[in-house]
Amino acid sequence: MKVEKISELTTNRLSVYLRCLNELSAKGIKTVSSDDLAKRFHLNSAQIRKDLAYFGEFGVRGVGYYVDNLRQDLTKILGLDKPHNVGIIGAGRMGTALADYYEYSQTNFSVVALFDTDKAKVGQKVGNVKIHDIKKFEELVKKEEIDVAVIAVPAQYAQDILEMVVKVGIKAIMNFAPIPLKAEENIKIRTVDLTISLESLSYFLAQPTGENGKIMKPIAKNRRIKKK
Amino acid sequence: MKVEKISELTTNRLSVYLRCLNELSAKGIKTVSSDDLAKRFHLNSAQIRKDLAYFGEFGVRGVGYYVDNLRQDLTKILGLDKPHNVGIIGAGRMGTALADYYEYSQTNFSVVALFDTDKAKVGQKVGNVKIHDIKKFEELVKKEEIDVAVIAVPAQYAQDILEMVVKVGIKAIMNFAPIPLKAEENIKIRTVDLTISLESLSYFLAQPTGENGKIMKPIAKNRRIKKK
DNA sequence: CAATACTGTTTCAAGTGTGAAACAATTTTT
DNA sequence: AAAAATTGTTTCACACTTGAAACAGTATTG
Repeated sequence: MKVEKISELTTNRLSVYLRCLNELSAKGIKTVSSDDLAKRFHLNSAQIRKDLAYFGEFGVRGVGYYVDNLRQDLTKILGLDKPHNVGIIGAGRMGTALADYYEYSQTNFSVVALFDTDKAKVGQKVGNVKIHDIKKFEELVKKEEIDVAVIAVPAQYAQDILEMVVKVGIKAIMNFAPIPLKAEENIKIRTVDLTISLESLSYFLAQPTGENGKIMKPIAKNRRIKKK
Repeated sequence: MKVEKISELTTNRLSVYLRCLNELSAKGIKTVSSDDLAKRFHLNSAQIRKDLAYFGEFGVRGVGYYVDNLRQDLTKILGLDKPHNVGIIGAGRMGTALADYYEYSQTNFSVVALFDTDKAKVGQKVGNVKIHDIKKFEELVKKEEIDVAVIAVPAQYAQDILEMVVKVGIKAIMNFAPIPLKAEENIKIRTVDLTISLESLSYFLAQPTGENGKIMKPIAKNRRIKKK
């Protein structure tokens, strides 16, 4: 087993493997080889073995992996055996949508509070989740044991909110504001930028494509700015 | 100017640059150098110039870039000068949240239709967007000139939906189902997997961290499965 | 005209990720 | 006991991205 740094790509794949195993388990399949797993879900068997090897020896040579055992192992590695409490900052469209979405997806993540500055929103509820004044953030983080923050505020406030969140001791943050945020090294930020995603699709549509479907080349040269 | 393939990372950055320029423009700033831009938004000036160079010469040596000109150029490169019509498949929590979110974000993407199989939902509206029977997908794609599809259905249906979408001629797809989808090369799929994002945060929280904040090493070895 | 500023472009080194291949070790099957 | 299956592990080649450095070319400034 290696003891080096684990790439985020590796842990992302663990997430995928876990889901595949859950599916297999639901089908009543007890054991699976890396080859089998790779073929079923369009993965790479060597990569599966390599990824798992970072964390220990989970398989049985000559047999493969016991589905339920590996599920448990991955669940533990990913920290999904313990519940997490999520606070969402920004009770706008994005924030409330996320609250709604996560509340009803059966995971070990519970949305326990929404926060906003808008007095009109404070006190209201989204599903079972109450909207609090952002001033009470620290208080509620402690009371509700929030360990994950979701930032869903307009871009211009996002960095300030991040700093507030970090100051209170939160280490894991999901950012939906369309702006890259900066924090110390021991803070983990995942930014999901729906605007970039859409714009990248737009770019794709705007480009001329060749027979093979590949984007061929950008627009013409000699587009010079005239002197004013 | 180069005429090679453009990496998605490059076009993602173009998206970011455009936003930065919009901000500068709003502040009334007329010109900006790559260095200036890099410092303001924590980017890399060499990278900015390199990225732009793929598409032409937009700057003025000795001066920098004219903010509004470059905005227009990037807008055009990204295909954001033309409107796009979006159809969202799956009127569940995710689908309706996205419809709501995109409807009120001022972009050139308009959500023109939602689709679902649930008869109870068909005919209802989310904001100004009507929910249609999925059987009418092809018809509406033509009528409403939908060129971007958003897949927001449960994982097990996602691949089938994708194939239906592709068959109708849609080339740009955003996938929110937590499963990687496969399509031909000339189809562009962007998957946004909120589950993986959260689970990656969970992994981070579960790991022991050293003084430097770096994740130190995985769990212990010698976790062998006993023979049954 | 000279100095300055800044882009456009190339080159290089470093780091990272991927996929294939190979093979010893171990277990099951025959 | 031999054959087959499959993991755990290493190694290698390839591709991609980044960031730095260097420098010619072009515009502005003094």
